[in-house]
Amino acid sequence: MTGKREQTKKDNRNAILEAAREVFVKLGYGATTVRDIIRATELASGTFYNYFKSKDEVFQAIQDENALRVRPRLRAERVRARNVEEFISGSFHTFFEYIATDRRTFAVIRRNADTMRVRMDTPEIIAGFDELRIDLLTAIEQGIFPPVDADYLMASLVGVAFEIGEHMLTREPIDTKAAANFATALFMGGFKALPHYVAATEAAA
Amino acid sequence: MTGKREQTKKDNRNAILEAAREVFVKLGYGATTVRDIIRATELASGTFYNYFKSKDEVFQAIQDENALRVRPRLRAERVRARNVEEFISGSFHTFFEYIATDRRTFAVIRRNADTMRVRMDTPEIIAGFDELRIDLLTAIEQGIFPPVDADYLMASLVGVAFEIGEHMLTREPIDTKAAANFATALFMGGFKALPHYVAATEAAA
Amino acid sequence: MTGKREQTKKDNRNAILEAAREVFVKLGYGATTVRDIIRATELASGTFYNYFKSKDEVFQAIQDENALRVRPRLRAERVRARNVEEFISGSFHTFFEYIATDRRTFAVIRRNADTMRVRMDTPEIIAGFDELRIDLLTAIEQGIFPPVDADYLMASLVGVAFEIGEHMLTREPIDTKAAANFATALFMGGFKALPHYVAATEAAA
Amino acid sequence: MTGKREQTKKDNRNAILEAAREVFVKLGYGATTVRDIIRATELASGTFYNYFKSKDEVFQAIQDENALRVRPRLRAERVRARNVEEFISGSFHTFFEYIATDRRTFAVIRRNADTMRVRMDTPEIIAGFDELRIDLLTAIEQGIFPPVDADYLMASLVGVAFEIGEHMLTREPIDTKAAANFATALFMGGFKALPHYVAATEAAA
DNA sequence: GATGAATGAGAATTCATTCAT
DNA sequence: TATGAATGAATTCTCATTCAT
Repeated sequence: MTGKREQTKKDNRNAILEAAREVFVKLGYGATTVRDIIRATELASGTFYNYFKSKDEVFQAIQDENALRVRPRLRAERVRARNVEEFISGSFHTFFEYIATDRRTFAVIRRNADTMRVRMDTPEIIAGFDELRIDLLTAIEQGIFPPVDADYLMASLVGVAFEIGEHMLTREPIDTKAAANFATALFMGGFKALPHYVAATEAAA
Repeated sequence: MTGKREQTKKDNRNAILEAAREVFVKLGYGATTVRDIIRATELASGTFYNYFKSKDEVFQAIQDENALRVRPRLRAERVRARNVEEFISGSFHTFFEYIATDRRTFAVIRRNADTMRVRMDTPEIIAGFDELRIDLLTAIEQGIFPPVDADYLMASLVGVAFEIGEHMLTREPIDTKAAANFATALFMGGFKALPHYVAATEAAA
Repeated sequence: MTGKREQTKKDNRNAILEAAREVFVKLGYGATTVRDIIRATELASGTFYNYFKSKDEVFQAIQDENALRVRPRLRAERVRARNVEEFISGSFHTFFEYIATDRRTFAVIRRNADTMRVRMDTPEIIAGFDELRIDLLTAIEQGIFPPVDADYLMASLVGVAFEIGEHMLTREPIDTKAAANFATALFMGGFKALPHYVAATEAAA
Repeated sequence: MTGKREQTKKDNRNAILEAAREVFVKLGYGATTVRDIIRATELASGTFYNYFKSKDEVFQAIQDENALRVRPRLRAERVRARNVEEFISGSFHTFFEYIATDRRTFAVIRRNADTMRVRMDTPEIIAGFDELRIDLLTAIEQGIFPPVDADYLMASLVGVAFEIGEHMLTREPIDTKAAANFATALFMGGFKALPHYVAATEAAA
């Protein structure tokens, strides 16, 4: 049973987060100032500091929220997969589905990918793909996947997901299935041709 | 016969550009200030403004230099290609070869990809990939390439090149050929599986 | 019931205005910097910008205040006038009376007459004399004044008022009546001798 | 016999002075910077300092030149005067004649009257009017002039000369005689009405 | 003597943050 | 808890002046 005060607090916090998202997209993390965020809000400057200590903290909060939204879905999709195709296809479908419904979040991620890469502390979305990497390695170990270079494959998946995702959003109407099918087909076809790989460290052993 | 003055000017300009590259990588375009660039230099603050009007102008200069370095090579490689495989393979080899020799430039591009995307005025590197896109469309028209979605293919190529490129640079020793082979194989295998595509506008007609 | 905060704001604003007046007199508008104004204050540099955007805006504010102080008095005096002598005499008495009580304001105007002339946007004091000009033309039309060149007469009145005003303030004790009597006598005597005038455009017609 | 070098030196000096006049009119003394003057020139920045130590020094030089142009004429005119009317009329005619032929100089003086007033070191033009003041006192002593307040009369003459002068230059065609006649008539008529005056110090004695 | 780049002090302005109300 | 003005450090940029060429 949340009182009025609790509600106001939530509202204010959300107002700040939303304003921050807006500004981070427009200016990028590096260039935005706390003032910019406050200005995009109806709150007083002092109020900001009742909720966050710095723009950094807001950014973290946004990332955490994002992660909470995307990662579980991707994870669930992969766990459900019975074979390579379901694994790949499911991941792409979920990812494109998600960014189509939450374009703002994707925009934040895209615009600030560099910042997220730099601060390794909370690379939540990336971490989501790290889960993918672990699942990939597991799949390779289990013989479900051919023994390809998992890092390069991961990188390829991420790169393709983000770049196609961006293009997909510029089209009208947005066709997440077509995008997922394209990406899935590329990888399903490509797998067979990939050079089999033995990690350097293992090779040295 | 360049006098001492000319030489000093060139040196200073280069010192600023190099310092800027360094700082743009460390802090990102948005967050770096002109002061940061100056501080990374042995020059006086006022000197900066003898060479550039703003950090923006330095950034443009860097991009222009970058473009001059990468694009012609990629273009030459594509022109030389006799078939799809040479086209793809040559592009990846050249690209990975380049970023291995000029890691600093690649780092600047990576770190500030968002900024470059935002400012469409001098998207030289991106423009390089646009050339690729045109070549792709031409190839599709000529029947060399299957009629796939050129934009999505382009996006995939770019995404894969950058993401694999980044991983490649973290390995020791750097093996550009392995990276290029991986990427090439992925796409050569993938092509065959890609859904054939008719652009929306054409389909409507 | 104004709270403490409101009072502080008023005080700060006044402190800045007063400091600006002081500096504008000492250095002139062109040469004074915002820093100069701040330094003449006990406030922090940033505080200035809570009240004014630039020295220009302070200058405008000062001019507006000045206008509010002088113009209504002069206007009232002229409206009250029953004949030429009262018109002239009343204006001079009021003007000299005023600058004797508000020497700071007069000093600002004197010192920055050129600036005020340049920026025609808020030439409030000058505008006050423009009212005089209109009243003069009206008086000429009505036959109260002889048909002399109203612009030159206006110019003469202004010139005499300011120049005598300045001298008057250097004397001890300040005798506003003597100054007004001198100026009034000069013009009352002079009128009769002035060449009658028909404006060029009318003459051409 | 001036050599080529001497000529260049003169040319440069004049170029700087002319540029300075231009800038002083546009920006006012206070606001103009040495850079502004140099920019209005085709010379290099360092060259400026071969001729003047500061903008102040240029300003002085301009004032000196101005004085050399106006003062002697005014003085000559007054010396020639046989009575009050010739005295007044001659001064105005000469003054208006002069500013009509050398509008640039008058513009400099007008625009920077405040600066000239402030720096009492070289108040050349004003000094010209001081000569007038001395002549006035002499004339009063000799009984040629009625014993009016010489300072106020001086002030009035100066104020009228400058204000009417400014208006005169805005008219087309410029009619210096009409202006001089107006001003002369005003004063000739006014004299008779002026209160006779005994200077405070003398009165106290 | 002319040149124009280098210099660093100084000016305009914005910023993050605090704190009295 | 919300407010928003005050603060002074930090930033951008310009200036006067010097000095090697």
